[in-house]
Amino acid sequence: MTHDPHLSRRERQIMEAVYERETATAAQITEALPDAPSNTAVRTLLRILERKGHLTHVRQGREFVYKPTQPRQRAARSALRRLLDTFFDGSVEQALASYLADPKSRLSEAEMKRLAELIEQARSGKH
Amino acid sequence: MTHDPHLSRRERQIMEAVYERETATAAQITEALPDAPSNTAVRTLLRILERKGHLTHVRQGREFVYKPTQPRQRAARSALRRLLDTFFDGSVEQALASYLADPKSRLSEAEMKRLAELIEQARSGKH
DNA sequence: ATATATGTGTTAAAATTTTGGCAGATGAAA
DNA sequence: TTTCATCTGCCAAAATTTTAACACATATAT
Repeated sequence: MTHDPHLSRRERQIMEAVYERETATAAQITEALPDAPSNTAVRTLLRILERKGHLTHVRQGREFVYKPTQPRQRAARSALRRLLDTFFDGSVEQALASYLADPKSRLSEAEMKRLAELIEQARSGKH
Repeated sequence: MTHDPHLSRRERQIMEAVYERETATAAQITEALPDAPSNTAVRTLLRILERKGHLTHVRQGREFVYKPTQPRQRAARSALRRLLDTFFDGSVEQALASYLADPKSRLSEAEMKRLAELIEQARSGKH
């Protein structure tokens, strides 16, 4: 998915969980995963991800609090770019169209307005 | 990937390749993957993905042409939704903002205009 | 201080994934 | 036809991933 193509299933799953909460302990991840293995297993994965350079930790009391080494925004951007490439020929336009057309989206008028504003800002920034 | 959380690394990689080209033979995928294993290995994966229900094939001459069972659009939407959840608190707004702010994006005025139009259309559709 | 509950690192077994060899099939070319 | 290159399906070895038991460490509360 999402970022690093060579992560294993569990590794990716855990990275995603970490990104969702910015920061995480083994216990939190174990709790977050719907199909979590033992807490020990999760800790092993965290250590592996750290060894591979995807996470760092800080000790807090006796717990390790992990966080991604790659800033969330950068990971987000490259994940988005990759998704656009895979499914939308690299086009935001296509992606946005698909999103807006999806009945599940149901954006409020206020949200749409903000989207419009975002784009206006970007346009004016161009000149 | 994107869609099904229980795909293995290779499986996902192959599914993505198939989605990118809508349809694919073993040879095409082998060619598309930067780190492809043997053609035989790819075919095995394709067969596994078919058994798991992610792909179907049609015979063409003596080749098998595979295509996803889940329509591209649906896969795209759920992948997008998942990415939004992971990195943008489920918010398109945040995602779009991040995308527009990314120097790598460099949208042309024409593209921006089309984006704006998309949103206007969606807004008017609301009423 | 000491007991206790809860951490961590090490290690190795179990499970899954990944790989390709080989036999037989199939279409194309001579 | 017959040959030949290339395809599929089967299978099992190799590699990786996933899991957790166990030993030791550390904070907290009594």
